[in-house]
Amino acid sequence: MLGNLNSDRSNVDSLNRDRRSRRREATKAEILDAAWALVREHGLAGLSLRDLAARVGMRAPSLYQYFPSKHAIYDAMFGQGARQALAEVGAPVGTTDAREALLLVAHRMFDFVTSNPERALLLFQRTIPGFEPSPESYAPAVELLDWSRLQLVERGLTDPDALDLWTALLSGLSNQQMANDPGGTRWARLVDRAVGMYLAEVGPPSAGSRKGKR
Amino acid sequence: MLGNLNSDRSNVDSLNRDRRSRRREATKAEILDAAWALVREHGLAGLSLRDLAARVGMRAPSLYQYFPSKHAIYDAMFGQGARQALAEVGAPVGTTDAREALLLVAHRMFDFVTSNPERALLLFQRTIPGFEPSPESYAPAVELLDWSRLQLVERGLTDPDALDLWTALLSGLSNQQMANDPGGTRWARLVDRAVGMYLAEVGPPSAGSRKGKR
DNA sequence: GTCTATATTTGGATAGAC
DNA sequence: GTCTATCCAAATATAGAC
Repeated sequence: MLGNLNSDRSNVDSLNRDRRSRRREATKAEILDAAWALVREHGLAGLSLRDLAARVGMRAPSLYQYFPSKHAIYDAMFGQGARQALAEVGAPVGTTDAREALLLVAHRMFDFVTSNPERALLLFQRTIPGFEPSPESYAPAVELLDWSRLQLVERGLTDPDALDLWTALLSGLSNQQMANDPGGTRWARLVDRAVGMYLAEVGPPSAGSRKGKR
Repeated sequence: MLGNLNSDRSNVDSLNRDRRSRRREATKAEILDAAWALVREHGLAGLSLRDLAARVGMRAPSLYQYFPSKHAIYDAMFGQGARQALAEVGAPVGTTDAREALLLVAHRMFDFVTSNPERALLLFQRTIPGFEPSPESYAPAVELLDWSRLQLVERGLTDPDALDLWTALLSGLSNQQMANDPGGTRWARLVDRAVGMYLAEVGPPSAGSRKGKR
């Protein structure tokens, strides 16, 4: 009897813990969503805990039940952004043709950056004063870079400088788009041409996956 | 007699006005120098009027004798930076060979950006909340872009997209250098190669100024 | 778990004495 | 022309009531 009672109690407690834990995670997610919205409106540096709390129907101090500091919020946002980048850009590429594969990846990356400039700023530039992402949050970003390197190598682009040239080209196109023609297509139109230019430089003279196959 | 007296007085007044005006300009220049130093240390957004005043041996309110607001200081810095860019990057190019000319300009631009990242951030990105440069401060930046276009056209690169691709390539290289290897040479080493790649794409098939001459 | 109240800091900007 | 004193606003963060 006592055993049963204790066991029942334990079960209930355990379920309650689960439920509360889930609720807590849901609230954290809601806070992060609101943070992204505010950051898009007022810029990365313009994020304030007052505004953030107000947007989720709280007062500022209550946020500290979910994140120990403002930097922790930035860190969680960085982690989210890095995982999104890995998921969206680093998704499987169903082609072995080098040109098609690079075009696909280039457009994914370009779209990822320009569709959310503040996210790209948080991930790829150092703009917030004292903020350094934690290793956990940073990990997916490293993974994406490794994945990109692998993509190039798999297409026969084994030149060690090829990846650096590739990232420079892509970041240049997307940054110019964001800074000088936000919402437009002035540099978006040049992505295909840039990939062709790149392939002519680092790729096998006659494009495609021929080099690796024959 | 009275006429002479008045004339003498006018001369003295005029000279004093000149001297004071020059002194005032010198102080403004000193303030801007200090502002650049602080911005290099603490970042663009980290500039505070208290710190700035302290560095030139003043208290914060005294700065308002020289600049009507903090934004006015940013604007003056923007103007300085833009004029420096025009002077350093847009200096005469003593060659008609397309490859050599583009290499020269590319290295000038790369060096300009990486030698003072905060300046480049102020000029080429929109990172300070409410700040928009005044038309006067902005003018040299426009002039530099026009100059760059002219350089390309003079070398036979009349493709209207050529300039956009050029700025994307250069900004990408220098941004990657700043963000991922500050002070290093990881992307600096790739400038020559990038220019070659670019010329192969937009230039006349066989480089040089041949196309324009024969 | 959320709140009020508050500590603390820091910023830009102004008034008025000297 | 520079100062002291101050205003005002906004920010992060903490203490403690409920």
